[in-house]
Amino acid sequence: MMAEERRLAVLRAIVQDFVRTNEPVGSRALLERHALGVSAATVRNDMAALEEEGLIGAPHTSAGRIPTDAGYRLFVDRLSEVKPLSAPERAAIREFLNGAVDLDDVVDRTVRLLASLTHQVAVVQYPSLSRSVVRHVELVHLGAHRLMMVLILNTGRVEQRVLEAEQDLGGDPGEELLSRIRTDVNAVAVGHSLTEVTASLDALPDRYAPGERDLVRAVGASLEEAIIEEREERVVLAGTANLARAEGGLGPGVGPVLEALEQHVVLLKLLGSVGAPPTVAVRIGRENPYAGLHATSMITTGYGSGGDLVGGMGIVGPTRMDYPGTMAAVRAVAAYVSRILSE
Amino acid sequence: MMAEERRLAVLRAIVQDFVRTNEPVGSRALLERHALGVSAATVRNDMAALEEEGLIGAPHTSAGRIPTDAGYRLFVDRLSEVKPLSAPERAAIREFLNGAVDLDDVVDRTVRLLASLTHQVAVVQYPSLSRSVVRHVELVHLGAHRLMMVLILNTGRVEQRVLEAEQDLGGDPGEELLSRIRTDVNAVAVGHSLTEVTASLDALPDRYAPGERDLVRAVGASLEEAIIEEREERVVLAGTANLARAEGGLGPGVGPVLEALEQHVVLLKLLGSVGAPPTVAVRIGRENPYAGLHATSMITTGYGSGGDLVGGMGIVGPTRMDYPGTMAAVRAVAAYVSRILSE
DNA sequence: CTTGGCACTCGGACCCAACGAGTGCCAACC
DNA sequence: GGTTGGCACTCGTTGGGTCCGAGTGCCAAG
Repeated sequence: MMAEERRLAVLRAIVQDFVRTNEPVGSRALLERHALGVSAATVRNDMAALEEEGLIGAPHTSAGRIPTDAGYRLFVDRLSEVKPLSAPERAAIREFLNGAVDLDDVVDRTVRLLASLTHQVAVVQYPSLSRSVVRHVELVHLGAHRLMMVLILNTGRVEQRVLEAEQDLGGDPGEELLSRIRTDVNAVAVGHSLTEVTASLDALPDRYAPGERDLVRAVGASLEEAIIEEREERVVLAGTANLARAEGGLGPGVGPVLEALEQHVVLLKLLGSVGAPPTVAVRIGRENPYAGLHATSMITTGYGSGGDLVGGMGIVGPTRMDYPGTMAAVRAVAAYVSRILSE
Repeated sequence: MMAEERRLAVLRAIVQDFVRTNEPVGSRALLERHALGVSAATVRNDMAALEEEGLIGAPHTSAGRIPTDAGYRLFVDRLSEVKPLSAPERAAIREFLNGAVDLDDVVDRTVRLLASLTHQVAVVQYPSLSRSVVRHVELVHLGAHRLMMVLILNTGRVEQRVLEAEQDLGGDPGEELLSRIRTDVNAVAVGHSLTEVTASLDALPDRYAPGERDLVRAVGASLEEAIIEEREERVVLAGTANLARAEGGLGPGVGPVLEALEQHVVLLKLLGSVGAPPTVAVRIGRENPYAGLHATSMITTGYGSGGDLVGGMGIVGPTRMDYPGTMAAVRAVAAYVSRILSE
């Protein structure tokens, strides 16, 4: 075995042992659990070299070594092969997710499933508006001068807005006007993403009588409002109690992590740039752009409906985690959710 | 001053000091901060009596005393007067909540506000379906054999269900049928709570032609489904990071508490029996029916729209908390939210 | 019933020594 | 050059021992 090669085998062994035991691993302990065919002294030399390269470190002089962020990074990139989930596991995932009755339920089940499969904090983004496609726009006459716009998307998500109108919408003339607007707006919007719709909506009022234009504009405006309201991008969490278990592994304690997890805007940003499964993104420790998460790693991926990505999901856990297993779980769950949403 | 009276004054002083300092309070330290007009020895006698009654305890022999659950209970019931919030505080609450644009935003702002006012974990229940009143039912024709029922409630909440139909709903005959069902269902349901609606719906299919009854029944069934689906009762949390601060105060650590907070069913149950503000309910330590929350106290109240209660809100924190201040904050927030929802 | 006094308890801080896991280095070996 | 056994060294952990002080409980006197 080449020396270089063995050094990496040592790193792999250190990562695996440390993840299992949560204790710094020394040269002797390592040899007991991994048959490397060399002596402890050789392993020590390799360790010194790995430390030189910044891949492992020692909490103090006479302790074993633990991987650094860079060490985990190398492990993830080159030393681990994904272990596919077992058939029963896959079956359990499918069965659990198939039980969902609506979109809320899908999201809810997904996040709980992820948390319990990985024993980490799970994060799932609601299907994002701006990437969704309009299925139907409904106008509901609520009172003399009020109407509600209901926006139905291909993900099953529903958004509503209440509008005030100048004119009285009661009676046949009102119904007739609403009906015309409804028809026109749907003609323009259905089948298009919300971002595409914006332009087409601007031309719409011209087709109406001057007295009616304000109402048409209001409907269009509220539709556009639904687009830019990124506030509506919601995330759901589960498994925060798993952080308590990991306590020791998180340097400054759970406080900063819990704080970061409450910043949904932050999470959305981190989930914003994801690829479709089987691609999963891994952010390790300080690679993470947010200080509160510097002691944690994130594993994220996207999910979609049809060919389009509509949201992200992933997990947050201590840097000391089972990367291959967790990556496989995240990937599998995202794949099944995508399949369900495509139906 | 009567002896009995003074004993309670001592208890009050112990609670206040312990809440402030998080350290067991001894007879000397207590006299330094509270002018009781008696000597340390007398205070010691009182403390012995209070301990006899189970109102305070000592972590170990030569330490000061800390209140027991029963001690806090007595404090809350008889020894504390609510301190109303300051005018600026009230103004800040109002201003912050008035900025909300829709129901989701109201709930979101409420829970964050509660968390930051009290420095505890805030819990807000979404306006509950079964207590809400139907404002409108809309049937939307989605495809040849599919339609969507949209249910709009007086709280602004919207529920939707997708239905499959036997007959082809396209074209004029389909539209006409949908229109008749829509009219009838609204006539029966609007203005009534969902629980009241159930009975009236059962009689509805008889008015229709045999071939149409299945569809009417399906619409009715999906409405009723929305009623019994208590799964849909959602709660929102904020401020879980505050638990990390309280760390020491929570005996077994934050783990069990985080776990309990993830059991939304549990939280819903605890929020289920609340009174309208200014009534606030306080559950202290082991008074709490769920073991995971035995080291915490909950302060809860209800909020409503018009005269009706539609949901609960409150906070969860360590038993060692500022009860008067927190109760005042919960009360004030619930009152403002109720006012906003009534508009 | 209150008060000052006093003996007593007990946890926390501090120090010290022994232990042992683990390292780094070196000289010898293949 | 890479590998190995040996060995001195480092340093955190553990356990014992002492000291200190906060705080108590009790008692006899006011």
